[in-house]
Amino acid sequence: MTRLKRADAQRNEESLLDAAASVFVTAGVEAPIRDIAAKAGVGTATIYRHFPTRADLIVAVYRHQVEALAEAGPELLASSATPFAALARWIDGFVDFVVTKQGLGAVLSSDDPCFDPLHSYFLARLVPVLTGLLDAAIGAGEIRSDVDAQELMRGVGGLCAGASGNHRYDARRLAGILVAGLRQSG
Amino acid sequence: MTRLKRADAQRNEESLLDAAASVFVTAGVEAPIRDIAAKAGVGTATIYRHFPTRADLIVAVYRHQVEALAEAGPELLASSATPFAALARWIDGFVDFVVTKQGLGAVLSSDDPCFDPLHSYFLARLVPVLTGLLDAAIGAGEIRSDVDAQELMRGVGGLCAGASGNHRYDARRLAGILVAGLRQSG
DNA sequence: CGAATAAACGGGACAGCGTCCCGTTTTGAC
DNA sequence: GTCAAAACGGGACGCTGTCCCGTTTATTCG
Repeated sequence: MTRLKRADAQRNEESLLDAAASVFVTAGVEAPIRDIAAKAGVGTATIYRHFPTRADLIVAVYRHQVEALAEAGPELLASSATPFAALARWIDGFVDFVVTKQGLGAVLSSDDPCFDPLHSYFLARLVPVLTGLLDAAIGAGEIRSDVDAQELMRGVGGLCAGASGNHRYDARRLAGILVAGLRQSG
Repeated sequence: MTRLKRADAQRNEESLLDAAASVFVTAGVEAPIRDIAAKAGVGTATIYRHFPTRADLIVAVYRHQVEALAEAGPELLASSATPFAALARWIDGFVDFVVTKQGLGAVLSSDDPCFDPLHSYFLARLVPVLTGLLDAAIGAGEIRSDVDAQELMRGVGGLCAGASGNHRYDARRLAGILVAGLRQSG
């Protein structure tokens, strides 16, 4: 087996996650690395060593919530009246998650290579879930069949991007309209 | 009347607009100021003097197309079979415009104060047009009546944000779905 | 036509940020 | 207790937006 991590390294990683979570709330997911390092009481190199890219850090901070979202898919499918209702509710949950994380929407719809690990993670974890929901709704004849889960996720992410300022902008409602647009007579 | 601009200043402004248009195409609307200045053969201060913020430069570069978009609203309304058809076609035009300008979508759904002049201009020029289209469609009973033009524009902008990479992502189709979601029975 | 003045210019100084290296400290095994 | 490896911290570097200042150029008026 591989060598265990040193105790101090593990402690630092936890401090870093706590600090990042805290800073993300107040300053968004694009807060300066230095701020996070300072809050955790470590040097900038340490954060860079534990989390090579900002995306890795974001992934680590929100892993639990993403997992919960992934698990919610099948559960909603089982507990909702129709697959379409499950889909709508899942999208609502996704929007709530993204919107409450300052700047996450923008990051999700950015194509900066720096965020590739984040995209990969979201895609790997959530696209299959959303695909399941879409397929069920398609199978039930509730929605059009030409929409790709990845495309829809990216679209909803984009919808959430400009939701920070309270410009009378309700991302959840818009996402609802988008989902409504999926309905079809066929 | 106010003093006329100096001839060289006017020439520089034109060079700057040409250079910016050219650089925007290849490097997106967030290309470094220095690159644009270099391409125009002027110093960085000159560009900064003519266009205090990046948003002002973007506005100047795309003014013609935005104007065209604004004028297209009433025309489409007059030439389309139904207000909803006009709305759908106008949104298509808007999406085409945004998508073909690298990074413009991201900028439109950003809330960086740096881009405020851009938001103001788009809002001032296009929101009334879109409101006209929406009102007509609402009046015809074709769509729901609780959607705000500004909100919709921002939403469509967000949809366009992640359209640069060819991640099998078709912003126009997604926007179409969103518009379809506006339809209603009542 | 030529000098004076105001406008405009160019390039560099400065600060903030991400990235990454290197001399130093800490840890854990023997 | 000793020592090699692992981890650390802070600073150097490069890139960017912002802005200032000494110089150049256009216009105007005698």
